[in-house]
Amino acid sequence: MGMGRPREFDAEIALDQAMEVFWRHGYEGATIAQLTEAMGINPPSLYACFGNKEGLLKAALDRYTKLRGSWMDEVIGAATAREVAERMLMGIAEKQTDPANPPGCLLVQGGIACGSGSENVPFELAARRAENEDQLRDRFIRAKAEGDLKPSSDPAALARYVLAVSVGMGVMASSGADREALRQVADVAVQAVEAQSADRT
Amino acid sequence: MGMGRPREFDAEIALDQAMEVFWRHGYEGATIAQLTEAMGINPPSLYACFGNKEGLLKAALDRYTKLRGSWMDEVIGAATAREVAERMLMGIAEKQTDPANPPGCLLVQGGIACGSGSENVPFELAARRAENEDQLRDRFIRAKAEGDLKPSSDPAALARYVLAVSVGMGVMASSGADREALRQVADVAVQAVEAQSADRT
DNA sequence: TCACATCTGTAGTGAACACTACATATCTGG
DNA sequence: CCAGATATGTAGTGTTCACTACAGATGTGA
Repeated sequence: MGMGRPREFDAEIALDQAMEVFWRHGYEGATIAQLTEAMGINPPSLYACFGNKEGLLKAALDRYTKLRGSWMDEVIGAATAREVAERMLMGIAEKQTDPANPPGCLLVQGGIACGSGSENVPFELAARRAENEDQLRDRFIRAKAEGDLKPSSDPAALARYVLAVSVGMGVMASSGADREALRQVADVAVQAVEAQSADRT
Repeated sequence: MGMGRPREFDAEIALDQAMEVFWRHGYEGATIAQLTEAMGINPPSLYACFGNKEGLLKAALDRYTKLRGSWMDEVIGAATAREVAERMLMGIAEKQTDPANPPGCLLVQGGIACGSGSENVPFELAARRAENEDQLRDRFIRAKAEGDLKPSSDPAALARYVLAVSVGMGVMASSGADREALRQVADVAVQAVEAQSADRT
């Protein structure tokens, strides 16, 4: 009972290429031909490794969130709620206009609305975005407990707000907004969080 | 030289149906079969009237923006920049969770990323969103001139910010956020505009 | 070296897609 | 009533899609 012929490609490198195709064209706009070409493999290898197109997307999403995990840790590691928001939104202004990647965010570009065979793709992306929202919310709950945020503040609403701005910035980036434009949006957005912060007297 | 056989369907009613399909499934996810069924016509009628699928989308977008025009006028008709933002974002919280329509905003759901034959669809949507941004910017420029906004404020950045929040709320609505959740986001978001408003002493 | 298991490349599969040819129907102007 | 013009319904067109059958290649364990 041997182990069979070993795989000739690196799954993670291939996923990076697939990620880029989904990012640029969306789930439905990306074709298997484009994906296999970018990945440098043939369709049977893709299906043997990832099951089907949706399985490939999920694997690419896993890799995407994993690559961004350490950055997100840095964000929630900031000392105050205000600084959390600033790191998050300023970092997003940078990342979403990084020429090394397609503009925008894969968790949005991947597919907000899909056709009748792929209804769960938007849900899949939403679930990943919700993870980030949960991290922010937990951090803001702590900030409120520490007296960093006002007693009247709503940590869940704040987290949802920061995520909404992030998503909006992503859409703008994908339609051509440059880094400076996004920075300005982030700058304004942070002021709402500041307004919820306790006076530092 | 007669005028030929008259059209048997109402183009505007048909457009309303097409709008809903694009809204729910996106440009690429919507099929001609779904569109014609929703519109109650056959493919030849669709192509005779709108040219092709992309022409139908543009016509639907025209109708969408036309239907929302009067509301946008109400928004920028508010007395202060702060109230403009509040009307805009609270109105969006309502509209994007109106059960009479698919959740979210057609100008986002229509297609943020598309495949290789439809690259200009995202640009088309972005151009329509930019119209709203321009209206807001002009209104905020006036607010600054009137002393309603601080001399240090940036009307263009504020307009871009309000639009970013709107878009982010749309994405959240499409992935299940309810009206109250969106209202909370709007409520927080307005505070950033308030922070840019001149002190009313 | 042989049986077995897994991967890879070639070359397709049926299905769904956007779009249309064509015959027929219904109008206007004369 | 007739000629020209446009709309409609039926029934397709070629293309592209996600996905796969199959044969050969390359590994492991006995």
